Amino acid sequence: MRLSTFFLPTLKETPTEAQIVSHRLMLRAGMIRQTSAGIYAWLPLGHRVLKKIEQIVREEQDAAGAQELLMPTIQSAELWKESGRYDDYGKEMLRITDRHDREMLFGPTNEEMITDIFRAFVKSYRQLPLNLYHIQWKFRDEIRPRFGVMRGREFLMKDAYSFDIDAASARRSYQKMFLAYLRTFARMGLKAIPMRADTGPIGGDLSHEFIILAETGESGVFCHKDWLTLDVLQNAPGFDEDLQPFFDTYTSIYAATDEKHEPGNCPVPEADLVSARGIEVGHIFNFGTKYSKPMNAVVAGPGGEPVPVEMGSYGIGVSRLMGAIIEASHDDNGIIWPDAVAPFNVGLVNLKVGDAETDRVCQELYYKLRANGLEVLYDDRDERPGVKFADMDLIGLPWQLVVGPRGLKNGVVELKRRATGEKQELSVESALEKLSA
RNA sequence: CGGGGCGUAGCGCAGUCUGGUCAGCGCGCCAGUUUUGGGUACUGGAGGCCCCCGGUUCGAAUCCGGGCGCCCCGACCA
Repeated sequence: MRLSTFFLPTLKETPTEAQIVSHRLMLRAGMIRQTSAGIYAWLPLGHRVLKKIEQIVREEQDAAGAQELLMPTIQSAELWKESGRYDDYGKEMLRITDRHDREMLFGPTNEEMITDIFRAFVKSYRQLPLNLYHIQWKFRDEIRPRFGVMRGREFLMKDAYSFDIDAASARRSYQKMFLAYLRTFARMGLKAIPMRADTGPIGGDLSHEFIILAETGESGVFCHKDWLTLDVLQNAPGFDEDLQPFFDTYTSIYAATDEKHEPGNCPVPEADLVSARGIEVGHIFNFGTKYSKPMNAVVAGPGGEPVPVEMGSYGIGVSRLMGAIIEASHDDNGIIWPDAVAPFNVGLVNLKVGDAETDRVCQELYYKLRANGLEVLYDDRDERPGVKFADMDLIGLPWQLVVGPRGLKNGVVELKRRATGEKQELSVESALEKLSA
């Protein structure tokens, strides 16, 4: 993509409404545009990152054996009356009526709908276990949306739902998602700590929140200091192996949100306890038959008897993750994208547009890098070098490849790693080689 | 939902108390000159229902009434 034609409205100054760093940087980097409280349009740069995050989530869900489908955002109130949540959900649920005065709602989550789909088609324990997920926009009419996309009213969420014949099988489904979540966040360069959490209005008895430690987080959290240095995937098993030992290991190291933490009754000595703030990027629940019973999601068991299925639900805040990643990875100059979610791999900077040799080398690099499978943002604008460097740092692409007449005179271009600031001068060939490795 | 703040050009703001001389500044944008390896300098230019509605007044961005929107703190919440 050529920056001269790419829609990238970067800002020098920060809009006043943005208080936390991820929100400020997303606005300044031209990634989002607020349209009303807690509702955002995703501009091309932000959209690219959103798609990257979504794709990683999808790949790990698929790897764990979940199957993707897509449910509608507008739901009928009837299913919610059946489960009893139509009244429970309160004002956070956006309710609407259609032209025939039918009660509808913009879905805040999909337990009811997936249960309805399940019960329509699944009749035997032999069709279990089953895990279905989708990645879809949700709406929750938050009392107070804030922090940009971190607590939006409309947000993109991956929600998966598992169905099992009994509690033991449900536990295994839960453990698969537990592992998938650790893998997902690790791929994005994040350390997400699974913490015992309240199940909240959704109900159930087994629940973990996946928390990124960050000062701007909304939740107070407590964990053993070992978490700070732990590599969660060090001894990770495959999805088909016995997950119990792995699960036991990582749930035995203390970590809890403040709702679950009891200061007087904490197994961790005070010296080893870290008190921090965190951003919840995922939440997994096992809630047994909370929905299957009232909604009559029943299958035939091995003896032919009707068995209400054991269910779990598993959420990842896809749009929130973007904010969380920026909170975890930025500096004074801007965003530092982890490679896996960067909107482009390389920013190619032409320091002197119009200089024949510089243009030629840039052109060559632009084509060859892309031919090698890299996504390249080529800054071919007629701007001063300072502007280009500042914008490049702001949008945070992992690599900057800087080409100018001064270097070319000595046969070199400059390759800069955004994360470390480390720069090296290389020949065009070795720069290509290094980036394509 | 309690408390606080804000709404003037794309962004950041001044002006409001004390009504007229008030449509302003910086950045950005357009044209030109200049400069050329970390947001260059200069000249010229475009761009505004001063959030909306009503009132007071000879006269309202400014005063009064009523709305709407946005942000922050708290409580609440995946």
